[in-house]
Amino acid sequence: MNPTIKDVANKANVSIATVSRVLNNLPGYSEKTKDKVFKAIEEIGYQPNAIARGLINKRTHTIGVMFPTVSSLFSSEILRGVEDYAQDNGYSVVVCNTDSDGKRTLKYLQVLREKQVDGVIFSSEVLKKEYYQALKKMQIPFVLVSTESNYKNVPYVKVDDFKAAFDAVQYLIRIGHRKIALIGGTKHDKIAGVTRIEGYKKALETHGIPVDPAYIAYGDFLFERGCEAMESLLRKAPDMTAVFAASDEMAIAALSVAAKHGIKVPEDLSIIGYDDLKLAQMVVPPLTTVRQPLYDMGNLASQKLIRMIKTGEAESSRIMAHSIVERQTVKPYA
Amino acid sequence: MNPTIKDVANKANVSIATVSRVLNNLPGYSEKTKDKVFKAIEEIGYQPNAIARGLINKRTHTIGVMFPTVSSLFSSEILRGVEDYAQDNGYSVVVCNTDSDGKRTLKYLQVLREKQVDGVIFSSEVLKKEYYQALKKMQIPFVLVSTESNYKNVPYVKVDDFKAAFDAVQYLIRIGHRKIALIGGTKHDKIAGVTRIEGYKKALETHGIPVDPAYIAYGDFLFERGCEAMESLLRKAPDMTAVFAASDEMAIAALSVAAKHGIKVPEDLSIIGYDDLKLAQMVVPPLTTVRQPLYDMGNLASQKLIRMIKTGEAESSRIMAHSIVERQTVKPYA
DNA sequence: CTGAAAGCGCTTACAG
DNA sequence: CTGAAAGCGCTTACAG
Repeated sequence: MNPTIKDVANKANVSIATVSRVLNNLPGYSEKTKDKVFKAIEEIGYQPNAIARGLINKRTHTIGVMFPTVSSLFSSEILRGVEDYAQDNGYSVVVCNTDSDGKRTLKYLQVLREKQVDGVIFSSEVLKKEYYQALKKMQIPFVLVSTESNYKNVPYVKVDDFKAAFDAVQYLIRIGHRKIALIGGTKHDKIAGVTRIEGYKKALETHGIPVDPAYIAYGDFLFERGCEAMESLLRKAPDMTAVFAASDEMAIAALSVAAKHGIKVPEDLSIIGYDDLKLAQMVVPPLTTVRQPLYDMGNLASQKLIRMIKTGEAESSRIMAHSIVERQTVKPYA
Repeated sequence: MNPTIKDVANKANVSIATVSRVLNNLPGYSEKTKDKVFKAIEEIGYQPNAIARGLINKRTHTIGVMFPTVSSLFSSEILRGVEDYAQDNGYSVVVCNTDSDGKRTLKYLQVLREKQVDGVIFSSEVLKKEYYQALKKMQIPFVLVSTESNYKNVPYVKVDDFKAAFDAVQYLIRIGHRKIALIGGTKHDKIAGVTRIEGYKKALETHGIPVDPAYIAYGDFLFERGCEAMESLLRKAPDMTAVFAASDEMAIAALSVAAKHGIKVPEDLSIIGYDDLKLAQMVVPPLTTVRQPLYDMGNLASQKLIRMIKTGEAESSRIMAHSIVERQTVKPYA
């Protein structure tokens, strides 16, 4: 059995109340008492029991973080940001892999509630009404990262997806491309899917280029479907000179499919991605892409959440700056 | 305030003891009582408080998982395996990013202890004596994954690094390569570092090929240093026909550097990696590599840990099977 | 079948 | 400056 506060009280010949006071740095004891207590703690190797504390304080100092897939480079970068800030501020983080499954998400929310987490971060997915309601019932703060919602007082931290996609495509246009294809994300995804598609369309329109469905294919942000999308593009729009992929994984898929077909990037075809995963720098040629500051987004979300936990006050949302990282998969079209 | 067991007891007109019994599926109440209780629970939306339960049961149903870097593709694949099994068996997992830092690791161990986790999984690093002692003091089970130790009763789940490296190199030899270079991991790393280096050497020796230091360079398993190692190899051993990299990231670094120098893979140079990250299939050309079943390793570690928690009995270690996944970066040398 | 009571390891008024 | 006592939300003998 681990020693308890009682053991140190006995050892130090004081009451447990006094031990508790020195433990929590509250006022009300002499230097001498304090020393006695610390010595006793030292001697018996006492560690406070956070569970007992949590029961009384109604604070567990742990937060939950929900991802559709923790194992993606995308999620894990955010997770790292979340974890770093949390850890530095005395919070633990429990990870939840939802597999984008409603049942699993709800079940997780229940577990988090039972375990009395102090707050939750919800990442990369639409905050469905049931989720919102479950979260509301928990009566704890929550923040969204890499997604957003229309609910009041639910802060989110993300990039401006529309603008970022717009900028990527405009960048291609400005260096001479006009036959620009799109590998979009899921059409059902209101946040990362349609928004980026709209950004693409708007950029074309703004520059007087007609939107042609033949130049558009859809994936699900992941590699596999990205390959399929690229294959279909090659069939439907063989004369394209550039492609904007709504995720780095799909851009890399495009790169891979292009190579298979003997198409040289960027000589024959320019490719720009979206995310700036670590991956982007590793491929050949290094991928030009729209950068989202994933680590910082996670970090800030964590910061906002913890602030809300501590102050009980609402936090504002934050649109993070995106940027285009020029590497070697895009070249001007002459 | 969330409703408590007291509220449901009042609502149902029974004692809290009875409520507790039906909640925990213990014997000792009539069907009628059970119905009353469930109705009350339903009506007031009661959820048990796991913290209060934990205090009394000395079980929190949460485990801690420690990684040097949670955000690597490597760690996150293991994490996924751990999380999946844990979640399916009613356990939550708190992630700890140690940055390979002793202080941080020890601090985390203390936090985990205070939070009364039921067990911990320690991944991908040498289990230093201080760590072992801290873990021992916690008096909870722990298991190692992707690493090992000589301590008794500390089960580990990993691949046979020596054999896997040996097999990779022997594979190259069997298809005609003799000038085989190595990009090894950190020399200080007894587990993934020197073991794989030894496997490389042994394979050469076994086939009567002298080990030449000019064909060996070291990285730290990551991309950056992998690039540097490859550059130095290109200088020191320009006539090499194949390279074995002790991690996929370093293999991909080699791929990247080779491309920069106009060296064709696999025509001019064969490259084989180690890990089989998702990444390996995405690069061009797709990477031939030694597969470690990362997800399964995490899953099994989780399983063993939870079994130890439940039964209190020791578990055995497990060497997982590795395999060579042939893709397109290796070709026979004629 | 059911309830009163003790207790898990703490914190926090309250009293002195 | 210090301690006795109540209480956080549960579970579990014990008694009936």
